Amino acid sequence: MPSDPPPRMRDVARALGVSQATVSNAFNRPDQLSRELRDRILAAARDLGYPGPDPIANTFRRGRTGAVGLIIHEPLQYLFEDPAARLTMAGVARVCGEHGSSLVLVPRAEPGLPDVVPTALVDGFVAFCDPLEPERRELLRARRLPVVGLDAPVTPGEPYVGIDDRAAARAAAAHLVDLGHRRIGVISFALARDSETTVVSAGLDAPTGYVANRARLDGYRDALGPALGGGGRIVVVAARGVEEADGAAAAVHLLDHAEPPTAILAMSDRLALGVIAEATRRGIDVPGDLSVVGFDDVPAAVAASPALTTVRQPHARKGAEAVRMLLRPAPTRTALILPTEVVVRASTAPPRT
Amino acid sequence: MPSDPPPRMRDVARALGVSQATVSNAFNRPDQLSRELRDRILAAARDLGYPGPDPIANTFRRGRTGAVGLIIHEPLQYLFEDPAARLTMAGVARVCGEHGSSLVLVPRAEPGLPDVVPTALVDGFVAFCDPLEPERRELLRARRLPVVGLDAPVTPGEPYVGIDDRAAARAAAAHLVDLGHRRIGVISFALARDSETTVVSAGLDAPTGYVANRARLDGYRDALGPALGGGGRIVVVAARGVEEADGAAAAVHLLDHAEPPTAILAMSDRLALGVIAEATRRGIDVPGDLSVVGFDDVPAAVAASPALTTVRQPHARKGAEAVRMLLRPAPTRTALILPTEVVVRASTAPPRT
DNA sequence: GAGGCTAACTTATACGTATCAGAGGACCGG
DNA sequence: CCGGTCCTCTGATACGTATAAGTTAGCCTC
Repeated sequence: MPSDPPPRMRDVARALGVSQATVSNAFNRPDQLSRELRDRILAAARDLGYPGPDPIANTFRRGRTGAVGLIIHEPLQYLFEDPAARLTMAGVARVCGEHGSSLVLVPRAEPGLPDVVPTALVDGFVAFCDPLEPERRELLRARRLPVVGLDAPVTPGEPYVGIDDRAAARAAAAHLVDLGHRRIGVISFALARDSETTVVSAGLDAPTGYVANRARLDGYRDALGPALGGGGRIVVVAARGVEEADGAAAAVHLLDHAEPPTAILAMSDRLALGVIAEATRRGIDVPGDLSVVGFDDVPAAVAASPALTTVRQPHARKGAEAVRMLLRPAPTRTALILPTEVVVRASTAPPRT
Repeated sequence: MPSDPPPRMRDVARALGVSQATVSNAFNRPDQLSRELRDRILAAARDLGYPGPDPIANTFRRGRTGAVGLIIHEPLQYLFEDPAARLTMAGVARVCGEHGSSLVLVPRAEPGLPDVVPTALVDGFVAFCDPLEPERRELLRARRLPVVGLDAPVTPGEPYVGIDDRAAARAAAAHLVDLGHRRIGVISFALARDSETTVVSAGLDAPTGYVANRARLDGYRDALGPALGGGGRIVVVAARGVEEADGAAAAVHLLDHAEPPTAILAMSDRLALGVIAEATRRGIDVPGDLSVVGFDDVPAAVAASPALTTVRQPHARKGAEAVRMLLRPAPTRTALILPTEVVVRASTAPPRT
């Protein structure tokens, strides 16, 4: 037996002989009718099985959804799998919850399926992509909704929450320089989409479309360039992906060299942990024979052996502030840059002489 | 300068001297008009900066949102923080992504804020709660939307995806019995909301509103009851929360006893890891002096030292199947029970004689 | 050349609600 | 007794779209 359609507001109104407007007021503006009638209406609504004002029609009429959208570049599950993303999302989710806003995770455009960005039912977006693909950026702009970038602005000059990637990377590199390292390997994220693990011939000057990537390479150069002016050597390898295995694969390119680096700077803890794994596999002592520096200060960094020296950034706060910025009545137009800090642990030491 | 409102479909229609319906068809039903006119309309739309059919109005007209809702009992960020929840959510997210559905995380009702369940813009819900609070269940029912439970049905008899908690718990307990343990401690989840860590006087028969909790206690009893018929002792402690610290706190109640248990069954790996931490703190050797069994087989279980013996359940698949069930054209009315498996690692051994 | 068919549009309507502008009565002060 | 004010409630309208039903012209067939 197919259940008959749920009653509408007008049905409730008719049942009581009042106007639909009054029923609406009973639900939304108690001050617009007598308490007595209001109680009668709500009771009748309950008796009739009226589900309350239809959410879609309500949203349509009001023009507001009460939801925050989140756009990513990776498959949706990445948000629950990647340790750094998780921390950030926890911050995002917390503030959404506190505001009573739904959090709408918008899947990336799967081949064959239409992109959801043009149709997502949200009042604004947090864009957790670096950078947003141009087509999506266009779709996003068309929505004319407020957008706050996470880690990078959607378009230069637009509001975002992030860190000073360049300064953070500079500090990480400076730590190695201070320890006395002169042959240094850098493992960066992929410089372009769908690229394989590869030694980057252009080194730290390699062009890339990724904002944070670019800034971190600059930061490494800031510290390494002057220090290595005379001798030393820097080799940059772009990893294929973001996982530990990708870091290990990248490390292979560095460690197979006749004169391998005495230290490796990785752009994430996951990559760095992969490096440590690869080194361990080869019987290379960390930090005795090889120093390793990560980026993010993910929970696994402390737990690793040796505990990972890394750059701490306030992931959860980053996510939280992005949502706050988005939800602010008068949307901010400026960037919010959060502090970072080099956390020295057990994976770095002076090079063996 | 405030940007003027975006053009509407009718504006595009007027600009070209065609009807609004034709513009709609240009976007949705290409076969309803000549290719030539269609191209002209789409070009004009682009030129005018028309964002495309308004998502809210579109949803209103069509009556479908294209989104899957997810309801939880805990604060929203729990989904990104708890290891088991994360695994499950990854499965949920993956299937949503594959279907091109948005995933709407619905916050719990914060005091002072209205519950979002009555107004969430979704086509159906996955209820990741055990059990759903009665008020919310009522709100949910009022929506008349399809619902699939995760771990437990929203209402007995309704569709859900889960495991055979009783059999799984029975197997875990049987493992300890087989090893020869007769003094066994059980650390269960809280038996009621907002309760403190407490020794449960009713033991394995303690009443609780949580479905999985009940089933697992039953499972433990299935295996422990007969085996301990003669002697032995079972003490049940209900933990305060779900975190490692809560497991450690519960362990205190068990280990402070004059004749402490030789083995502990915890209802989650997190609780179990807390037990191991507490044991280590006291210099109690695991598994020499104390065997510990968890539940979930979370990533940290293998990584722990000693590696944790636990009950593996297919978290990601659970989440994936729940969404599949929800999205199926003809919603299933039956439960889907996924297999579990006791994974014996290094945290269990025969009791010291 | 009439009848019928199709392609290509248009007209009209409905989706369910919130809210603005009033209507009508009660009540009050003068 | 009259004008005004407040309190309740009603009528009408608009939100932006998708789509069923209708119209017109062109073409084909016999």
